[in-house]
Amino acid sequence: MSSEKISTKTRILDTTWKLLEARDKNTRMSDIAKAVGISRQALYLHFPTRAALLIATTRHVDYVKNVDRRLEASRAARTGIERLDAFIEAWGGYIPEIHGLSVALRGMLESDGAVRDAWNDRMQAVRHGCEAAVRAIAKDGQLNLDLSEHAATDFLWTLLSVENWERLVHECGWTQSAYQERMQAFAKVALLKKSALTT
Amino acid sequence: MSSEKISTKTRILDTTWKLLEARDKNTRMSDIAKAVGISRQALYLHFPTRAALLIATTRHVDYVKNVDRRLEASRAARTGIERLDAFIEAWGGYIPEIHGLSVALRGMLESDGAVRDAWNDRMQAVRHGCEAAVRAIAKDGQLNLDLSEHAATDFLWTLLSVENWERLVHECGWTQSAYQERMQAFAKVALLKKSALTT
DNA sequence: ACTCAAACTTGACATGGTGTAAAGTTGACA
DNA sequence: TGTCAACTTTACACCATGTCAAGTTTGAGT
Repeated sequence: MSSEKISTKTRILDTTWKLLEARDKNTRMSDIAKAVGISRQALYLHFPTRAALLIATTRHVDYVKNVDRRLEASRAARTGIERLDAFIEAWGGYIPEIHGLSVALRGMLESDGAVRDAWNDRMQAVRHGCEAAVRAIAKDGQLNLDLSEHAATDFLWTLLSVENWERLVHECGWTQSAYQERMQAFAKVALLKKSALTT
Repeated sequence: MSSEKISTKTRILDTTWKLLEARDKNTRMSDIAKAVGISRQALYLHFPTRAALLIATTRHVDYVKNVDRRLEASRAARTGIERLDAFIEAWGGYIPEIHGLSVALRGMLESDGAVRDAWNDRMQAVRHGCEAAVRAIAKDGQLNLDLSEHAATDFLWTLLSVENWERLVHECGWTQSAYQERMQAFAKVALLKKSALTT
């Protein structure tokens, strides 16, 4: 039953993902079709628009890579600080997987409402993770007194954006582990009250 | 002599800028032509491509708003910390002026090498400002010991990206002054060594 | 073996935005 | 009066997305 051949739909999603990650080429519908080995029109039989295909690819990657579980993993943390570290590690480690996809989607944010909704939806999931970490820190009484929980969430969320990862890792040449370590350090120094920083 | 009518070229640049800042509408070549009050083709008599027009608009805005002088103003600062504050104020205050333009250009970064070059060039100017601030801090012996000057510049530059401003101010609803104050605070806490933070 | 439907192919075409090409209009000024 | 620059009008090529319609393959059910 589950040994049946991989469905065309799945092959399309995998291929789209792969093409987007290998970012040197434009990824037009015809490119994707060629790479999958079907006609351009067959693509439209499965996905009505390019936007729909990209959104479906996002969901596909989320499913395959199990983002939600990764992000939820930080729940296990006992302290706010641990939770923050765990969240940055989980999300920061996920960014490289979706980077190509993210670039493709960002190129359509202006023009396409569906893409915008899909992307915002995913980013809200990240924001919730940030919010949970901030709340945990606040509950420990360790939040920087100059910041409301809301402002702290805003900042953490911004700090951890895909765009910032892109700039630091791709443009500035930081290694992935340098990115993670430094982001953990920056986040702590920005969000925690001074007395909590001696840890 | 200088009382002669504003040249069509200038009117095009001003109009393009205005249209891009008023971001609700698409800004096609025909939209710009209509707004200027000339034919679409006349636009091509002045600027060979849309990319060239956008790049010229960037330069035009830089000229009108005198970015370079603004960014250089921080040179007057006596201490590294003062310089950092002045730079964040200058650049942070400039971002709102070029935001619409920035969005339009970013939409073409992938596809158009000339746009990419123009944008990178402008961003390098910002990076130099960051670098100068970091160096001044280092000279005062106040740079965070965990960071090289290079890494500190990378981080400051990333922190002050247009994208981060956009997220915090537009998406999260921070006021411009909240943005500036908090960015100054975050930058200090991230870049300065602990002993320098009691200021 | 036959049939039917789903999955897919081929080829043609509409749309929308960019950019090119060519011929005509207007007005200043020499 | 002639000419030059700035502009207009009209028409068209290009390219990617998306639509349409008519055919072919395949394989599952009977």
